[in-house]
Amino acid sequence: MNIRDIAKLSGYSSGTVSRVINNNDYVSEKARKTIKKIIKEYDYAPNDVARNLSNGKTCDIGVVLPHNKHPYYTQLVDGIMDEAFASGYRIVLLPSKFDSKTELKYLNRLRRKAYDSIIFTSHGLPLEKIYKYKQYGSIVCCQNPGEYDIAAAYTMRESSYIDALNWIKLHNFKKISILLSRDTTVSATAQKTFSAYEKVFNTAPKNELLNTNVTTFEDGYSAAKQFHANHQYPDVYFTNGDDIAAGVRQFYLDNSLEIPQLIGQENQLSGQILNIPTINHHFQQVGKLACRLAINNQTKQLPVESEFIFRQQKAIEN
Amino acid sequence: MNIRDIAKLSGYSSGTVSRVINNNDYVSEKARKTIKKIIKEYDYAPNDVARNLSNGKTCDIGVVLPHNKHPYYTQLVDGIMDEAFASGYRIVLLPSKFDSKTELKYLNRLRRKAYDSIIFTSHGLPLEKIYKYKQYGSIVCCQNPGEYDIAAAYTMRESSYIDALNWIKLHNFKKISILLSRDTTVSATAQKTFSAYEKVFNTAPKNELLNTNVTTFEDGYSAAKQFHANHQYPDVYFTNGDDIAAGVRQFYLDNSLEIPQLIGQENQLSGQILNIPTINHHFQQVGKLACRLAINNQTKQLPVESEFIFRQQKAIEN
DNA sequence: GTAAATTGTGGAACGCGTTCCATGTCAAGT
DNA sequence: ACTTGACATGGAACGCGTTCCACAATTTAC
Repeated sequence: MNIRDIAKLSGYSSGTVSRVINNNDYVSEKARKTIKKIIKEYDYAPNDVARNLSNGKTCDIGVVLPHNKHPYYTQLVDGIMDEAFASGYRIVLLPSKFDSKTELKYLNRLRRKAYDSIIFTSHGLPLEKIYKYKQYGSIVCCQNPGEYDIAAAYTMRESSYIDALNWIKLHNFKKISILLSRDTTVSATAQKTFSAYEKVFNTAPKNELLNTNVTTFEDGYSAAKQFHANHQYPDVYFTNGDDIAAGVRQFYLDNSLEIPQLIGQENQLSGQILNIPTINHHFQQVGKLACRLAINNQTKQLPVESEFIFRQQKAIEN
Repeated sequence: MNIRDIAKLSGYSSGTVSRVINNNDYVSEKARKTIKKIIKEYDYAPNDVARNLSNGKTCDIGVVLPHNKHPYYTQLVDGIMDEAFASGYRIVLLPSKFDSKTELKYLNRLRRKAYDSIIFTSHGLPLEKIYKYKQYGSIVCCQNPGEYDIAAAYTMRESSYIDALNWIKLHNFKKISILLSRDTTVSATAQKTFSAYEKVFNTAPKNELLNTNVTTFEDGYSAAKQFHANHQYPDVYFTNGDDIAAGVRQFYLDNSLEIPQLIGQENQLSGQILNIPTINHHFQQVGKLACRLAINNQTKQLPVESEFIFRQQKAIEN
């Protein structure tokens, strides 16, 4: 059952049926009624794919994300979803698992008009390569694209990092451990952490107090454990998430050691419960802005400021 | 630039070009080479929408979910995403915000062939209504569809609830508070909680120790506060999530009151940190199964057993 | 050597909705 | 009475890839 069948059955042409379906002008009341009756009678529903083909757009936005387990992605997706819903767009989840080949596959799907636009919540592919696909549709990144003329909404982490590190400096902590989720060679966030550190302390972070690939509670726990095994005793941990900081804390608790100062990120529940100072990144807001850029096909860059939230860690812990 | 342009430019027909693109049989090496060269030269990429139209399927699965903020949904989506990715399907997020009209809109999109199938992670619409749309595509629910012949993957909560409540009974707790996320009139989970309660205690839960619409840390906090304001003093809280239990705990901490026994759900980080007994629902596994049902268009029902995980709450808390 | 099978290719038809252009009708305007 | 413009509708063309059928050219088989 297609639009031409309805046309025949109602005695009108497909054009008129289309006009009725889309509530266009210039259709007589009589035609409208007759056609609507037939549509109902034969339980006809227009094919969305054909419609998309004809209209040359899908109202679908592809969202590339490595996984959905981390609050960065979850919140981002939630923000994107909200905005897309409000504008009548739909979002298609494109899991990348941090694989560049997969990301390229998705860019090619944009090229093949499967999506109107694509949002990278994170990307392994170099921006140079991504940039080449701009001609095929609107592309938005959630990281600072630097010199590249690519649309982006992203968190401005540095000033909040500087705030946090200044706080550390002010309180005279000396052995500063930094737990990163990814290496500085691949992660802009890690780079920002380093540059902030250098701005505040005029020196690079100490290698022996550094750890990468730390992303979960468990990772935080093992990182702390490892430091102690290596006879390194940080007095403050600058971590990539409250959950991680909570993991670090757990190690000290389990070993009846005094809990060092912790700094988390992302204002997660764990940090709220344990009163860990944190850095709030407003990811949901970033998602919203990214989605808006995607929909309007604007090549703007919209930084969103993060903020250091101080909390007094409790002196006595369970 | 479309397939016919490539056909003309290469001196072959569109059929042959199509065969080259899809790596079909019966194409001479010469034709393959020539056509591939032209495709490359003109940077041609076949249109996915046209392809979908022609093939009569999109390889898209719509996933209806109220929001992406709760671990139930996040984990479910993650499981679905994994499975879809492995099978070459894509998932389209369909935010419902618990609104039946919106859900209906999505069912109609299934009817209009926008998706091959649709998964309801939760539904406000009565199953009767959903059932009617089965003819238009594969539909999968993540809740027990009871008598309806609808595909479903869902958690079997009752036996774990009975385990937890039996534990409560065994340890002689008397004032049992139940914090639910939604009302029994709409929520199957709430109903399961009630029926488990009745099976264990041979009586209904006490109304004055009951609270609904409790879904977050903050909600747990206020629920506990409210009980105390009403001079109700539960000695155990059976809650809908570890985060909620953590919120309850916080109220007692803040007021220097002895922390009652807590029982959480969903094995969240907060519960792990605070050693709150919990119920693990294996949502990711449910998501996987649901997605598989959707892809294979099977009308099976796959229950997944939950399990009560006991943990010794620490006596002294910070 | 001829029938049968294999390989290669063209092209129309199909999937299906939208839109533009042509044509026609009728009432308002002058 | 005649033009103009609003209203109404048909129908072809378009968006674009896939597939089936027909036909031709080779091979293989006996």
